[in-house]
Amino acid sequence: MKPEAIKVACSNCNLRELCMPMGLSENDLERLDEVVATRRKIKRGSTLFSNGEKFTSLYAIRTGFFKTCLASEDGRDQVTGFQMAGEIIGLDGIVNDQHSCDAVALEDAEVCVMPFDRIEEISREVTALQHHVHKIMSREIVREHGVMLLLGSMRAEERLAAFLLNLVQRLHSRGFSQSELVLRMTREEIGSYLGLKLETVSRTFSKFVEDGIVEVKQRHVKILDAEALQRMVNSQPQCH
Amino acid sequence: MKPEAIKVACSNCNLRELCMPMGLSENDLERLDEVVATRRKIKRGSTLFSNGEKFTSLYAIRTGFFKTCLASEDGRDQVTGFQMAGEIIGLDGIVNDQHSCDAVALEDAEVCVMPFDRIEEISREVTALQHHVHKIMSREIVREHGVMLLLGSMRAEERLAAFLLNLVQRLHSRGFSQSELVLRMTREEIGSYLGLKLETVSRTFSKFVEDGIVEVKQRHVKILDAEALQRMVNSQPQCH
DNA sequence: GCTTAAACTTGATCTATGTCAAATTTTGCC
DNA sequence: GGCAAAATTTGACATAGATCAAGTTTAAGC
Repeated sequence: MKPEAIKVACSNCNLRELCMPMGLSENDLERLDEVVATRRKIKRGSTLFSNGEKFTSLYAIRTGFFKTCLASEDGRDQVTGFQMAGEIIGLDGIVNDQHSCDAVALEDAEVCVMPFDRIEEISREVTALQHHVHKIMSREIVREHGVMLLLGSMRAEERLAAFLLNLVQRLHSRGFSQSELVLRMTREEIGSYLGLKLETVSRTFSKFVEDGIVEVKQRHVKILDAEALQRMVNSQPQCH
Repeated sequence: MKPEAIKVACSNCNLRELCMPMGLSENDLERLDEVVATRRKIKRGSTLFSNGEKFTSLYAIRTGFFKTCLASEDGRDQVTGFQMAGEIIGLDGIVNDQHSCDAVALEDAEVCVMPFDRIEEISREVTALQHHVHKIMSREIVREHGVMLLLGSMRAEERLAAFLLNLVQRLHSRGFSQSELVLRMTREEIGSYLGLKLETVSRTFSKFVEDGIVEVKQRHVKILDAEALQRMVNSQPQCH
């Protein structure tokens, strides 16, 4: 493990508005730069951190794409989320001072390493950072509520529709297309996240294609009828 | 709405070790007392806060039992958690300054109202409180990961087993029995939380009774064979 | 203490999704 | 650039849990 130690500044990072609080004074911005200790590159397929590992830092994703997953003692495995540039991972580790899931890079990635004690120290001084950290954690809690709703009460088509809409929306807010995306994960990983088997994911994609809702070429997906997807997510399961 | 304003102190509250950080100096303890503004009583069936409501405070449960639930635009409804004495609710509201779920009292309850701006203010001064708040939020994130695993990959029996074990464990750490509990929620609410229909919950209880694993008299549950439950949760779904 | 609604249980049946299997395509690696 | 492994698709079939429907028990309100 040789983390590539490159000292860099948030203050002129183009992802700043995704990771960091906005509207800071010159002075606060300088303090903020101290939050990031180094950067670290992670090769596709390797882990940024894994279950049981000592927690030291949060990570802001600069480039690349991650999944976080939980492996229970028996072979079961659950993908708990997919994370992209500008998102923060590692929050699970705070509670017990050790990580409780694995973060795996789905493509070559680079993260900013933010030692947590430093985050705590600076957020005692910079109120905006303090509040920002709270918001990030709350956002994760709310996101997970949404996943619980999805897993607890939606049918396969609705789950996949919700998944696709969520992905494009996040990509769009990062300047990518509103209708085209490249999946960085396998059908099996999608299935794990959505509580479905990979065959069901595949079949549901096929169904969407038949219905003219999306075009799928392997990992490349083009959304033809976003409204149809939206209707699926919103609409009640057919009444009796 | 007439919140019963009774000024009280955490420093001599018997739930302190559940809600609050431990090992504080005399001085810090005094500061901590300022976190709680008032107490508020909530009648069974009414809400502590609800979706869309402005977020102002976190709440520490003193007595009683809550559920938090999410209602999507269509009629779908998902219970996202059950909370008991010593637990903190309201974290969902921080991100958007408004609550994104409903907190409903399942029995008459009393909570300590902790205005969030005051929490932030004091945690800038009392490091232990700052860290404690971070831990509470991280704990909620990790808990939800567990629920995702449950909803995404467990079968009905495993879900109910996990649910019962989790409940008794939390009750036990509050001084209640390790093997007996009174459910404060309906089969339907359990089902919603576990992603099952109420009939399935009922049938699964019946199965447990047949197998001599638990005794069930309505809401009263006595666990006869905790190990059997534990085995269910751990053991892989039967191999092919 | 009645009365009525809500909660719960149980049975019969249906169905969405899982399971198993095989063929096909894609991709990473030597 | 070819080959083996991984990923994907599709079909046939199985099943856990949903749905529908009574009937019963419990509890809340007057």
